[in-house]
Amino acid sequence: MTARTRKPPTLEDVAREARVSLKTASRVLNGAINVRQEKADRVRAVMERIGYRPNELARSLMTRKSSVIGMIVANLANPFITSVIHEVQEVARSHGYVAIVTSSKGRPDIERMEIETLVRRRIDGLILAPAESRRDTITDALPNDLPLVTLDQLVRGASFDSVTITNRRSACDATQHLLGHGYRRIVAIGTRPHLYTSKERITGYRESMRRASFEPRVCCVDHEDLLTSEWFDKEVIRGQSADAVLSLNWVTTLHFLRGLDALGIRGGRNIPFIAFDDFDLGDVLSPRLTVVRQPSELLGRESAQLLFDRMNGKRRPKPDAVVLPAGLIIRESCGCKGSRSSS
Amino acid sequence: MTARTRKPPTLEDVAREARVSLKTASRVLNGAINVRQEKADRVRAVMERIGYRPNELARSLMTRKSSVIGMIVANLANPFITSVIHEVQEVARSHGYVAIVTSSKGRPDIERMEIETLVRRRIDGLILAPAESRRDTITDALPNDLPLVTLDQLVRGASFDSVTITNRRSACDATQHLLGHGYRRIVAIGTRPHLYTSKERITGYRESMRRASFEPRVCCVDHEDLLTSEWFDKEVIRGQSADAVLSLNWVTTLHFLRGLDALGIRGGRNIPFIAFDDFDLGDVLSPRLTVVRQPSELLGRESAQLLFDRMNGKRRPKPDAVVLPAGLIIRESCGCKGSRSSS
DNA sequence: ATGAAAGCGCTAACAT
DNA sequence: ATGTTAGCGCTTTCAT
Repeated sequence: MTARTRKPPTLEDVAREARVSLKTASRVLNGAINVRQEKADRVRAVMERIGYRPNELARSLMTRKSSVIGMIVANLANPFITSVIHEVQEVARSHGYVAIVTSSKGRPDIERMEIETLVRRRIDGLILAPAESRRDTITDALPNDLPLVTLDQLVRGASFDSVTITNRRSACDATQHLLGHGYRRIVAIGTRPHLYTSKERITGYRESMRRASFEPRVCCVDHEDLLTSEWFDKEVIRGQSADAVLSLNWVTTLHFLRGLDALGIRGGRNIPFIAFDDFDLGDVLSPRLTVVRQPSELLGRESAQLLFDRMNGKRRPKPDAVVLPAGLIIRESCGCKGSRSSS
Repeated sequence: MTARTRKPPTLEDVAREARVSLKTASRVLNGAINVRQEKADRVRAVMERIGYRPNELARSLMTRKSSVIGMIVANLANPFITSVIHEVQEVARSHGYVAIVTSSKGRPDIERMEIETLVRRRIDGLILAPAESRRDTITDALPNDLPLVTLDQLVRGASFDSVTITNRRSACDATQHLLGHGYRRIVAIGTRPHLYTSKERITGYRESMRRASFEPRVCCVDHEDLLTSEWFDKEVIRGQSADAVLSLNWVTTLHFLRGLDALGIRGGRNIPFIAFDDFDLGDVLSPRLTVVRQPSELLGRESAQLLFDRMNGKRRPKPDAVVLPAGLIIRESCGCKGSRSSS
């Protein structure tokens, strides 16, 4: 065993060294005003000298407030989510909180376990990007008084705050844009069609197609592993004779572009193409990706702010359902003429 | 205030309801064997019924073990780091731990504050991707007995474990590969040249150039904001008449490709090009990116494993310095003929 | 196998 | 302005 040299100093050690009572030391620690300057200085000097670090665990136990929020996401690899996390952490830090971020891998069973460990650690609030759109899988695992904000996926009939984007509307806009280019056999591709976001985006797509009197063509798989180049070739390209594609999420786009590439097809060039979610190099890809860009920073800030408001009782009892706009970033892959100089 | 309806049940509540002593309930909770089956079942039934959740905070206070590790990274947006985090969390979870991951933004002052908050929360170990390569900024803020593993940046003269990659060697290989294509005015570009990783990579690059009797050309800036297209044009392209480029890190590559694009130049096509760190679409980009790929999953697993070994006293007292190989993924941007079918 | 008492390091409530 | 006494929810002696 690594012998921890000695126990770290406690507030009692500080008090003894500074010849004040424990409570006075505590007051100094918490910046209380009613302490004589002289004693306060003495206490602070001792703290500095012996390297005192307050034990946040002990404090939390007493105050019933851990100063920790939890955040559960589906997939850490998605840069969209990374950006959300970053903003959440900024807000958390500004409130003196830290965030424990874990991943559910999109699986409700893992999500449940993650919730359990977070609850045991007595988090003060939770930001959850649900693995499913079902309410009971979440509420069952949660103390009913834990402030909760859901993100991305909307959980219907839920009694907690949510932050989502204009899924339907943005899918509508994207489809319309492709229709405007004259494409008619536009195929929507994606994963996990039963998810709220998928359903909404598909609905938006369908609306646009119907309005234009074209037949909607939706190709979805249950798991991303099924997004092989063979599948794209057979189901999308040939099966639907696609003349344009709308990709409903990040992971689909990733596999789609790789799959096409393996087939010797250039996404966006040979097949016009709009995707939900941007990529780090989406603006440099050839052709540049036209995407529906989720306002990830805003999503992070809004959801965290909502959570802290709720934790501080600053909101109406009624849950808030914030919907943020996701805008179409028109570049080239949709068929628009880009401004790329040479090639 | 949101009135938390009622205090969550404690082990004492469980014990009372199950008509056993507090200690017996505790034994059941911790899976001790010396409890009569009948009582154990009763206790478990009560726990289930009243929705008891052990308070990890209280347990931690007593056991002096928080079951939390900290992880501080420079930049959450870098997909390489995301992948490391994911693996660290997997290892942590397998040990019954959670990880609190925070970002230093590459700034030592923020790093220091983050260390402080983590120490106050009594983390049992820390995985740190240092913002700088200086030892004292780290050790000053840290209890000297806290198990620590550094990642990515090596801190010289340090007495803790580290996990790094073959920076010098990989830079050497990458440069050699470009030289093999016949380029001689190869320019190494990057940020923060004083960092360990930068220095090592630059050294590797210089070695290769010298060995081939070509003049090394290094263009670095102190902050990524200075990586403008004007800078690339003036300093790299024209200033050095570069006929090939070696990008020393992810953020540089990102700005480089965008900058070139703004100049109407295709990275990899017009300017042959190898980069440290891969991109999500690096294999689909035209031309496909030739990269030095850091074994991020392995880095995550190794560093976490090292940390837990250290925490459990399973290592020799001497600090370990693990060096993992980063391999060259040869695609097209270096000038190699790709296998892309059409274009 | 079981329980009573002490205590982890801090803050809350009530003194003074 | 300062100190005293409890006690947060658990685990750890040390009895029995």
